[in-house]
Amino acid sequence: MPKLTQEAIEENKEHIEEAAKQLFIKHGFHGTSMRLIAAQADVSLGNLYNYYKTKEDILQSIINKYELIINTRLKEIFDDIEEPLLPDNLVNFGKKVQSLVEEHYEFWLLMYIDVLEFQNRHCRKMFENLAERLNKRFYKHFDELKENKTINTGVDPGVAFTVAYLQFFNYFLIEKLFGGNNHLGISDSEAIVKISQLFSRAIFKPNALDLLHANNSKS
Amino acid sequence: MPKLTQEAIEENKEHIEEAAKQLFIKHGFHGTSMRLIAAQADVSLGNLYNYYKTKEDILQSIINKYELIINTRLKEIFDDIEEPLLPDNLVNFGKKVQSLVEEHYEFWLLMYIDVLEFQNRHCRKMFENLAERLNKRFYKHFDELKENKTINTGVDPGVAFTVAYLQFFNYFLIEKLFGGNNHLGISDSEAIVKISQLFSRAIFKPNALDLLHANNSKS
DNA sequence: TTATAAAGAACGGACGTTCATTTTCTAGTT
DNA sequence: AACTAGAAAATGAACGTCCGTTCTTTATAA
Repeated sequence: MPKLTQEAIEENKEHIEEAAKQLFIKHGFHGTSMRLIAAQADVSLGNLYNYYKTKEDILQSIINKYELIINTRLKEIFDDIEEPLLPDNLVNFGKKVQSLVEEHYEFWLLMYIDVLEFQNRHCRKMFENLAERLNKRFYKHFDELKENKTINTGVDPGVAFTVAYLQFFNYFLIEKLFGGNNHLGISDSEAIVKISQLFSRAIFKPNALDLLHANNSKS
Repeated sequence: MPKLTQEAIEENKEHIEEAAKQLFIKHGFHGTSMRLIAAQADVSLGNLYNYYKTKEDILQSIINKYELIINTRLKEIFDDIEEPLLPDNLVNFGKKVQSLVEEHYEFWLLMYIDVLEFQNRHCRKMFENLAERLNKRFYKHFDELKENKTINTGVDPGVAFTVAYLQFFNYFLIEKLFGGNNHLGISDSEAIVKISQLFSRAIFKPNALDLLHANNSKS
């Protein structure tokens, strides 16, 4: 047999990893056997080892690729919004986080596997210096808010946005994975609005908020 | 050997479960073997089956007991604070959540096991109707705030407190389990203050907040 | 023809659980 | 006070299965 093209190899790996992912999130890492992965991927047991050195290599590869997907999605979301702290944009951001969590909830299950079985070795970089990184991404918007004096004294927009960001993720993860169905006692879309409202009130001075609302109802 | 007293049985189980818990949270459920549990608990392999029908029974028992501990601690915290939305009390509440998470982070690891292997079957009741239950617990305080008109229009104190509650938990879980060391870019105690500040601003009308601060600096 | 991919048998060991055996301690009898 | 019978607890070897990985063999296609 001639050497497979890099593309073909990548395709085959994709196929194997999709099968492995489904099993990992259902039975955990140690609860999933190489035989099961081989069967689910319709590949022989031995052949798995032509693509991966060990079982952990498979998990590693899945997480690496998934991280890329998530980070790309996040970047898209951020690029779409640009000024995330404005009340309406916060609502929009919440909706986008909802889609992200619902489409890719499997990633967070993988992260829980990582937390449990590897002390989050593979995923921990997603949380390191989170506020700083968000600050860097949005420094223009945040600096503008600070100069405008539209935000409350003592409020760091970077910290505030990071908190809001985590709040949305946490809300939808609880809804999707932890079985809290409408745990705030209101629908998801109402929850987004309420949470956004809380953060808007927390961040903006009352008169600035009134102004924003006036502008909004005009348009 | 004569029959052990119920108390002695309970003590032995406690001992076994402590060992099993340490292993489960380190290697996951399937990553932990009965032999390892036996060794860690200094008990023979066979004897484990005098106390538990299966390995899953051990996990079940651990989670059941831990749930009781957490709920008791939460009740204590709530009884200690009574009016959790007042700014100073919110800071206090945050500190207590910090202690709770740091002392019992193992429980949340067990919950992730439950999420992964049992769709959170054992723990999901902790999130069901969360806001409603907190509302019931604090209806007096919340109703008073509503009547006083000290809170912003459109803010439901029950929802606001539930969001703050989850925010604190989430913050410390990220710090403890997900490897975000000071992920907000500030120390834990600063984070508590900042988050509390955000929620205070979100909930209370500005003049009410000024009044609360004035009262506070007087005392 | 030949390098390589795919296959699955084979290996050594570990798994959850069972079971025959031994140890332990109380209660009743000397 | 010493002894003993017996029930329950504790033990670890044994069972059958499955594990991750390796290795030999076969199939494939330029």
